Amino acid sequence: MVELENTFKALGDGNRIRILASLLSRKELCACQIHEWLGVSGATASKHLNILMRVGFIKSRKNGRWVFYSMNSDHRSLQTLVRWLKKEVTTSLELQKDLQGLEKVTACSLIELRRKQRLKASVS
Amino acid sequence: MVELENTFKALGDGNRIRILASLLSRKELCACQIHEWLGVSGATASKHLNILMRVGFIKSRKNGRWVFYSMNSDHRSLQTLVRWLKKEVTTSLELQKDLQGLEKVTACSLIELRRKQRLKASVS
DNA sequence: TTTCTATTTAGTTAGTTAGCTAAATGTCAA
DNA sequence: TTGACATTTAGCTAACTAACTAAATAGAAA
Repeated sequence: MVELENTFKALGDGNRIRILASLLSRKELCACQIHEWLGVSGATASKHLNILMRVGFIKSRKNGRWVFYSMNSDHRSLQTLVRWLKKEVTTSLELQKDLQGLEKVTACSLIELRRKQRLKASVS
Repeated sequence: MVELENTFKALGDGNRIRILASLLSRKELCACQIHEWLGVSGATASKHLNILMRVGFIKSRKNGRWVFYSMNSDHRSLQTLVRWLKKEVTTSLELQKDLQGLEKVTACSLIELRRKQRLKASVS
């Protein structure tokens, strides 16, 4: 029951729904891309990603310093829920418009993106 | 998106999951039965029931002073989610054991139940 | 080996929420 | 009409949580 509760709790946050929406529309995204697109700090994005990983919605892989996240299709009992969510995301004009922001985030290389983020962070 | 978020938030509480489990196993229950079975105050049960009603999971009908709650099958987009939840509830030994407590709560009349609740409240 | 870098973890804070008691509201019975 | 009663709403409080900054961790480059 705690597992069930935590599954729904994980989904009960707008930014975590957005993360899943982004990973349902792109095969894989880097932590820095997700944090950029979400518009929150890297630390906050990391926390959200961890919650979604612990519940089993997403998985990650490392490539050197880079961490990539994607949907986890291994957790069988969640797939119906994920399919339902995907349908809701697909039919939401608001979320579809939100996802357009991913174009810009994924248009440059990760190195370039991080360079811009570090620059922006030093200004504030 | 706020609607989606609120739907999951509504489910992100153990007692609200339990309420839905009880209404998935019994056609209809009275507010006082739910509050008795949940083991929380009437005020708290009422708040939880209101959240579930606002999101569309359940509906209510009044019979004099008595208020009865049941699953709401009118909200089409929630039905897949409810079916998934029902499956999770059915396969959870913990929740099935929890639901056994409904036998005792529904064994006596509503009037008898309320008489006992008022007696218990006056002792504390 | 040292420095740089991407990410995660720790700690803090303001906002949110589940629990309770008391009061309010609506319905019934005398 | 008044009093009893079932339920809901209001108000309070302790616990929880999303946001941030700073520190820690891990990996790469010089």
